[in-house]
Amino acid sequence: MDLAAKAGWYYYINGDTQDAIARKLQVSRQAAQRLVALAVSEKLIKFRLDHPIAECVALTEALRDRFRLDYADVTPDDGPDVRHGLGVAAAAYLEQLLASQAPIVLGFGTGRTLRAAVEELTPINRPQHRILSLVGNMTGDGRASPFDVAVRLADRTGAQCYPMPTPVVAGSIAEKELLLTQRSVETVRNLATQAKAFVVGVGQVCWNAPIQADGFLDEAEVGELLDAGAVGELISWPFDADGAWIKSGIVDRLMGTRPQAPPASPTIAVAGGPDKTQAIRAALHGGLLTGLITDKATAETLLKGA
Amino acid sequence: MDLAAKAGWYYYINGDTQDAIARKLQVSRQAAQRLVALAVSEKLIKFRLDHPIAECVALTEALRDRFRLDYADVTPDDGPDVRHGLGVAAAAYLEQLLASQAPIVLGFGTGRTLRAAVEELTPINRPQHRILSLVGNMTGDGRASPFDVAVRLADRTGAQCYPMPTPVVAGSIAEKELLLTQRSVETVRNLATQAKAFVVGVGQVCWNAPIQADGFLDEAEVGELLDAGAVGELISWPFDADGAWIKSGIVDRLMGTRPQAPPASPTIAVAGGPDKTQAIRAALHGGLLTGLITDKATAETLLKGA
DNA sequence: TCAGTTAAAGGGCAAATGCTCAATCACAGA
DNA sequence: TCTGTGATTGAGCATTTGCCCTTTAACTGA
Repeated sequence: MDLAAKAGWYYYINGDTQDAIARKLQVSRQAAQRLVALAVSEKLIKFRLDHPIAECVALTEALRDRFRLDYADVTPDDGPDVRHGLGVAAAAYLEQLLASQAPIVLGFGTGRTLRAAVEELTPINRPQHRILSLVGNMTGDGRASPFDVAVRLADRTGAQCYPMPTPVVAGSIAEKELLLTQRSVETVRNLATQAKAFVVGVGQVCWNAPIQADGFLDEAEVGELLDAGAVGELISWPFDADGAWIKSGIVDRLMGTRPQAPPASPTIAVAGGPDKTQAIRAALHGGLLTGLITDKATAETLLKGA
Repeated sequence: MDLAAKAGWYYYINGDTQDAIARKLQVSRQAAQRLVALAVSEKLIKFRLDHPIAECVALTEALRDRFRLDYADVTPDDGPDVRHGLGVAAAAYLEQLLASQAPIVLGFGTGRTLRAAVEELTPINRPQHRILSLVGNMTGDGRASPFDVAVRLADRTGAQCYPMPTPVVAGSIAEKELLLTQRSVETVRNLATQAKAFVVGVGQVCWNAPIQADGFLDEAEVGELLDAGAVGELISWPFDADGAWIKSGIVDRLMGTRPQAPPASPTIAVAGGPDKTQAIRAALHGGLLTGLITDKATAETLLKGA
């Protein structure tokens, strides 16, 4: 034990190689290796990371484990504006994706958080990529959504943009059928199957949720979803507290393609804040996501309740 | 920097390979390696050994007995970089001092070893404490010493800092008198009498000793001290081989207050290495110290020769 | 705009490390 | 004394890590 402590000191504090330690301690190289390992496993030597990020990394790891995610990131939430912090983190992730020289297809949801992420992007020229809207970007009355992400992102990167120039939800099944015959709608829905990744928000479904306030759904429609047990939505597709897709008249009129569960392509959600916690938890439970970028407080709540 | 902290966390605390870290952080394997190295070199990640090593404990006891010390610590250090090991041990001691909730006054010397100790310190917020420079922290030509410890320590702890904004040694007695009338100099000298502890280095006095190389003394001054029998210095005050203060023209121009012998407050020296052994031995003989943090090799030499 | 300079990224390789496994050793019980 | 049991050791090998060096990107000043 004494030897192990010494070996630990030499290795971690003095910076010796295990070979050098073996010589100093007059043991074989392998024995030195075992001693160093022992010092660590017996906690004779302690590692400390003195950095505010340490806690976030721990949460990141916990999220990844608990919800079997491929990618996770937790932002330290200092400051009142959660969305800004998330935006920066999401922008960093997006930059990774966009850095690819080979042409890729990326699908995007909508929302304020994603919009913030795009605003944080450092300008980069990537005309080879294709950016898709996964959600209709018109409100019911024909206005373009101010939170459409694909157009803005394509604008900033010079990428080719494939918006979905329809409402989120068609007025009727007949209207949906009609819209589906449009060349542009067909194209974007086809391209979605080739997407390298989907970057989406998570919306809560409740009275006066953004999806209603922004005019994508009216009061009756929100009521219908709530009656069916919806707690959240992913690129407009509503799900219940277990993350199972809701069956309802509305979903038959949704213009986007439904995400697969489990996802066929990496599906990264950018979402945080107390209002969204329940929806995020449900989406995670349902295995609808492969990645999550969230803030520290939300991560803690997700892990506590789960 | 954030990334480096994350990498350090994953590598040392989570035990991931650099490959796994690269995947999690979405960077190349080499980049992950650099990040881990950076986390270590920037001291984001710290190592602490929590185990008394028998051999060193014996030396510690022997030192304490032989030189009537209140505190002693011996590091197992054996490599070329004695300073780093001493720094870790000294940092552990400092953390203990700083942990005090009650406001305390701490006096500090200068030097590379102490500086290393401060760099090893875990950030801790202690605005209630007061940190003093016991030595002028300007070189002769008005530059700030890069090895000033008080400022850096106060910076890391949020403590109130009282530097001594003068050269180590005034150009003349008249200049010293003038400087002593400065409010800041007066304050720091007064506070020194209330110090809970002094943490100091031990400097050797010889040709090209740090005290000369760093521009605190010129060649003529070093010569004068050597002629007077100086072998070492404690917060700039030179002493001979028996640890008795040197009388010389220079000492009348020193800006710091002379340490009392025996010390009125706990006076802990952090020093080691073959070059300094003679100076340390002299300081111990003269009873100038109440504590010593040194390395194994130095401790052995001190005990053998004494 | 473009050449010159500097920093960063990645390929590749040698050194360091971790791990498996067969050989050896210590020891208890017949 | 012999033998079985289990722990310990070090050889050998696969993986991981550190580092050099070339390539690439970014930036600066004319």
